[in-house]
Amino acid sequence: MRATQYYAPTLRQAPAEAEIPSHKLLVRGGFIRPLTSGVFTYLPLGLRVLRRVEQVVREEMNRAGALEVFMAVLEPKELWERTGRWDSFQPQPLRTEDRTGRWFCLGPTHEEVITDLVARDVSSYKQLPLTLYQIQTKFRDEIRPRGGLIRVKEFTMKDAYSFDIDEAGLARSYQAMYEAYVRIFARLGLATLVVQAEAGSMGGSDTREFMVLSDSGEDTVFVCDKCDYAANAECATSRLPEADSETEPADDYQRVDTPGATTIQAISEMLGTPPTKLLKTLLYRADERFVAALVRGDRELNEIKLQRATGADELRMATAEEILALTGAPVGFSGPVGLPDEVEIIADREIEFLGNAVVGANEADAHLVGVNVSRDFAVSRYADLRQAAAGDPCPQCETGRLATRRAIEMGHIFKLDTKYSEDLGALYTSEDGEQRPMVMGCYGIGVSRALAAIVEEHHDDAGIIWPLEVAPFGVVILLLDPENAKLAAVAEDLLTQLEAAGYEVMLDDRDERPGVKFKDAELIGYPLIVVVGRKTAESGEVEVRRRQDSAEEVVPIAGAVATLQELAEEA
RNA sequence: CGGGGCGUGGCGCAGUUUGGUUAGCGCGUUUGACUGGGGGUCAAAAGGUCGCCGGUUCAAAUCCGGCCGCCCCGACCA
Repeated sequence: MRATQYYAPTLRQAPAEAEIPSHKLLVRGGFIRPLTSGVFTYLPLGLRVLRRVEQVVREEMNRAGALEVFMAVLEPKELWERTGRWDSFQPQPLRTEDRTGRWFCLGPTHEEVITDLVARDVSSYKQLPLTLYQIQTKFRDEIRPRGGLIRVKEFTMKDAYSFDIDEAGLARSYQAMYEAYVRIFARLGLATLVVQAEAGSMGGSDTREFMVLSDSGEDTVFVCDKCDYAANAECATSRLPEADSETEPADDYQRVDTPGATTIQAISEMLGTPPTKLLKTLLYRADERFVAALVRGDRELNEIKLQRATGADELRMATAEEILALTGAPVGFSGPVGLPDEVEIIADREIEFLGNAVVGANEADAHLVGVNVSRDFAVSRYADLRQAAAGDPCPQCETGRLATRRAIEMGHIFKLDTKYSEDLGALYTSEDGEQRPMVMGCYGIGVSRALAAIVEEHHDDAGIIWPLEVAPFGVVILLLDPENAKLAAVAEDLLTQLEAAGYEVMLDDRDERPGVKFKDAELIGYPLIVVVGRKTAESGEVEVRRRQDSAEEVVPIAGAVATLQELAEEA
């Protein structure tokens, strides 16, 4: 390819709206252009990278035994009603209506379509296991797009679905996908951390996310400094403390006046009690009922965990009016002692070890001190409710401490079990003649997001540094003086030779100053740079340079291809 | 949706507080010349509904009201 015949508009300055490196560089380098919030156009360079990432994913999925299909973007409402997700999927899918008034959604995911497909065509255990995947445009009405390609409303995703006869089969399919993912991310040049996570809108278990650590990421993960424990903040936990043996139970709890002390900090200061000896009582509305969630005073409640513990579809904090009606006290003085029976008390496991605690008195401007679990109030059940915090002891090993990192979620694998196969009738006849629901797994990769993650991980002040595997062109030839016919001929010849050697090559034959060409080459991030310039005219030599580390060799023209190959292989 | 910021030639910005000539600057673009190893120089030129609608005023980029769009922080996810 020749630059004079290409469309790669580079920008000297980043658009004002871009903040993270990948967003700035992908726009500056002429890979993408914004259309509207959360929607981008891919220019020729960007499309090339996207296709190369897709190809890596495709090859590894195929190698793992998965079969590619291509499903429709339009998904009929009736299908989604069968799984109950037409109304419950969050954020609500983008919807559209045809001229007869029939509703569709623009597919945010394809469990319904694939399960319906397989339900129709697969009926015997002999046809299983089966893993199908597609690489396709997904639409999600994101509440807030952000970070260039990190979070958008329309994006390319690889989604795969496995169908097995039983749990053991699912475990094998799942493992195959896990291993495929490891290979995919390695080839893409992404160092990933596999973390425990939640399944979100899809529902499921054994959820693992493949995370790329990056300050530009929107997820927080907790990692242990001693062992391999790693978990998304939404489900990370910490080791439980030893029983509080030094605290002898008080004879009875006492009521104390705490005028105006509605916060943990205020009570702590007023009573001279550390927050770890306080007990936070948080009232929530869980569907049609109320629950009181108890966590230690120094802890934050993790609402995802509470929602999971309650099994509620909708969970929200109780309003001030509801709290007053339930407890008889304003916000800030709720406590577990003397709550109405209809309020279920769910306590974080950590507070089981708390003796002589301070709690709200369910009375304005008063707290109770010396309160003890079981003796003074009944916990209906214990669950892991607390938000992990940096510095917490690791739940998995003896001595480790947790630290937080920012991360980009690149892939997500989880077990769906039989939810969708039951709802959509994906049954098979087993060897012993029984009808059973297929056991499913689900596996996603954010293909377009991978562009952002790769750039986040592979760039410097000058621009992008594409790994050879995904580079839009592996090599750029910089013809520094295109007016010089001799040099132009050398460059043309190199172009032919390199293409014959299997490289995709860009020849920068524009009538631009050398400086412009160097800057653009570095911004765009070609992994290998061949310079045809003054040295070529003087001594018949060209420079072969590697973008990632600026390693450079000056060699006779005839040796250029071999030298370039060496540099590529060492990379 | 809550909070914050921003909208002025293609890109980045100044001007708005305190209304007042013909709306500026850098980059980019076009033409010509020079130049040809790190975004070069000189000369000339094109390119603007100052986000939109309405209001105030002799006069609005500037003041007032409404709306739209974009970005950042929070709840959602590949």
